Amino acid sequence: MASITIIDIARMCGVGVTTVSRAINNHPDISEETKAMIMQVIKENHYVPNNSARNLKRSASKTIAVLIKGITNPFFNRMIQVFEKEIQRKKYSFILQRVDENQDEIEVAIELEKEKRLKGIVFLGGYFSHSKEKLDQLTVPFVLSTIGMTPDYDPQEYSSVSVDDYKESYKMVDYLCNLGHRKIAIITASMDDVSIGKLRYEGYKQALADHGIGLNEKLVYSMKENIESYSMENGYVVTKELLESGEEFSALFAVSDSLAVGACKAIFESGKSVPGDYSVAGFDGLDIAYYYNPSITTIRQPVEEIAEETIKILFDLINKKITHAHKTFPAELMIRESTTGKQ
Amino acid sequence: MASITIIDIARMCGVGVTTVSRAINNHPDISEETKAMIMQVIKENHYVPNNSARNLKRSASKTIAVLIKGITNPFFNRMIQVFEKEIQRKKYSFILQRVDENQDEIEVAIELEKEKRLKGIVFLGGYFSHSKEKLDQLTVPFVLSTIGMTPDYDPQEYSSVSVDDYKESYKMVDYLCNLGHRKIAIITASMDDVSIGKLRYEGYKQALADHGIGLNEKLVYSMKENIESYSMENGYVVTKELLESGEEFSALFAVSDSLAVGACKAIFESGKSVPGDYSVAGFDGLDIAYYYNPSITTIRQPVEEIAEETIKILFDLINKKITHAHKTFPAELMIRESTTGKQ
DNA sequence: TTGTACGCGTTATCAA
DNA sequence: TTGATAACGCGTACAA
Repeated sequence: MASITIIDIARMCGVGVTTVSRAINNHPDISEETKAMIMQVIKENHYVPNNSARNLKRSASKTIAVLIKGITNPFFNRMIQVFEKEIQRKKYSFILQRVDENQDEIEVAIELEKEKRLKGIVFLGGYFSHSKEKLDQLTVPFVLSTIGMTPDYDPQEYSSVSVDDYKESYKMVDYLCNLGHRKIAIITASMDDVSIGKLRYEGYKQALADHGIGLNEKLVYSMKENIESYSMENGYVVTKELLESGEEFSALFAVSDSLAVGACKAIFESGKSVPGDYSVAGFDGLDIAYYYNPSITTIRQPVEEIAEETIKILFDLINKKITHAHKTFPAELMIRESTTGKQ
Repeated sequence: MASITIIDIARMCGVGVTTVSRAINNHPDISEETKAMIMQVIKENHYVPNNSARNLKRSASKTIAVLIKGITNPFFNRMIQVFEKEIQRKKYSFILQRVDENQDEIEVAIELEKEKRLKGIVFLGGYFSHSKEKLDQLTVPFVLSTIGMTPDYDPQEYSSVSVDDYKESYKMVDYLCNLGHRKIAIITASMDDVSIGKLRYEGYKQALADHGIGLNEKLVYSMKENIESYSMENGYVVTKELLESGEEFSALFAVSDSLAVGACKAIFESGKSVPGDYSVAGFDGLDIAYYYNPSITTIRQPVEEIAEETIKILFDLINKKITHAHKTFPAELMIRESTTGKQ
């Protein structure tokens, strides 16, 4: 079922393909009447240009791709909206590309860059541990947004926007300590994780240390690997285990709000209450942390600002105003109902 | 910065482009050694084939696209996972394409079909009200998954998988009535909505009627148009309004779980309780309905089955085993803590 | 088993 | 303002 092409349209209109191309792409060098006539014929015959051919021929296109690892993460929802809005405001088009958990985002990016003649790339989620050699294959500017980075990276090699996960995590645990809690459990990423999970765990450790509290490894739990990471279910299952361990604790810090929700559920099911028996704290500032009952104390990341700054830096990069940039935003401790003082 | 092409590789290897192409695409007609040698050179030089050129040349590719309207909807998360798994199992590749709220999914589909030489399409979310003429421009099989359809459509023209939103909604309201509730408020889609929101509203009306309860329009609320639809915030804002109206009611049926969560929050903030003062029911069967406190009575859609059947039908279509099919799954009333009998 | 040459549908160059 | 034609990078008859 041979599809209709630009040549067919040209024939039908009795003009050359160039003219048709001009009509399609709003080129200036074409008279209004021929253009109108051509557009009419195109509409009548439902002609749709083939994007592969366009991309192949085009030397450059005004498009930005956002590569996102873990698209199910509600934390990204708002960010995506902002990205789209900002990118459209710059008259660029916007491609959202999902990257599978066990897929290499750089490879996807390289492929996409060639295929779509990208102008820039935003990486969202996951963590970054690619060789410099690989990174160098990316010939367009890119920005890492809310992504954990291995510290041995040369900051000159990339740009990033995020909160200081270490510091903010410290802030939360410090707050819990100041409330009088000394037995504070944590649900964090797996121990070999090198991303934000790790950073948040480090903040936890440091805060404890600064309050003269020794690390009790029996209160340190990692998410289950076989359950979706950072999910409510994961928080639920892990907290059940924690409760059943019999190890005493008065507060629980989950490194994401979803985990915290699952944790609360597990506590309720054991017949205990939040914050009466256990204080529970989350991280991220998702809507659900506010709407949950009790509302959950959390660290609210300034999602809009992060997203806006990401795009700003990306365009500065594109316009060669800068060669790289790193921006960290302060996050806000939202004290809500799920945490209370310990007598 | 001219990118490296297949010709460069051919030159470097001292072979023809055909041979390189064969190496890349695992063609049989090539000796193991030359293939290994070529792959080596490719790796060393970081050669990545240009997808646009490939798609342009290829007459057909084994790929399925899933077009999703409202990617932020957590209800789709699980479905996407199943889609991906099933599609990979068939040795097809999988493209997830987001469609903007005010974008025409059919146009996106037509473009994508040409660009990627698709074998089939799944439409997810939104509602369908396109002219037959437009639908006919789609030359590959497609399936509508959990999508509301204007009833005046010829069922011979398309395929679909979903639950019976009317019946399931009826089931919920019937249950509430049997609990003794007679003043049942509803939060539904806007009145000019023609999708599932409408169907669920119709089920509500019918159930009331069958219980001899007249429709009180002061208890019928639509989501706010200027807030993300089906969101917690929307449920919260609308319920606040409902509570402030002073109109008496004992149960509230929100047509999505997220709305129900927001509704609960509004009720708590007014100093009332769930289900003590008001019973609250949702729809969809999201995780959060289970994890919320109180856990929320809902209609659980069999997400996995729906997704699996969608793919099954799509492949039957592709293999010309059938010309169209419609499947509706029964959903399950999950009775939980948020609803209770009315004295 | 390997290589040459053409065509996929479009846009850019250049001449008319 | 228009049109012929050469790329864009790849896959594949067909020939060797």
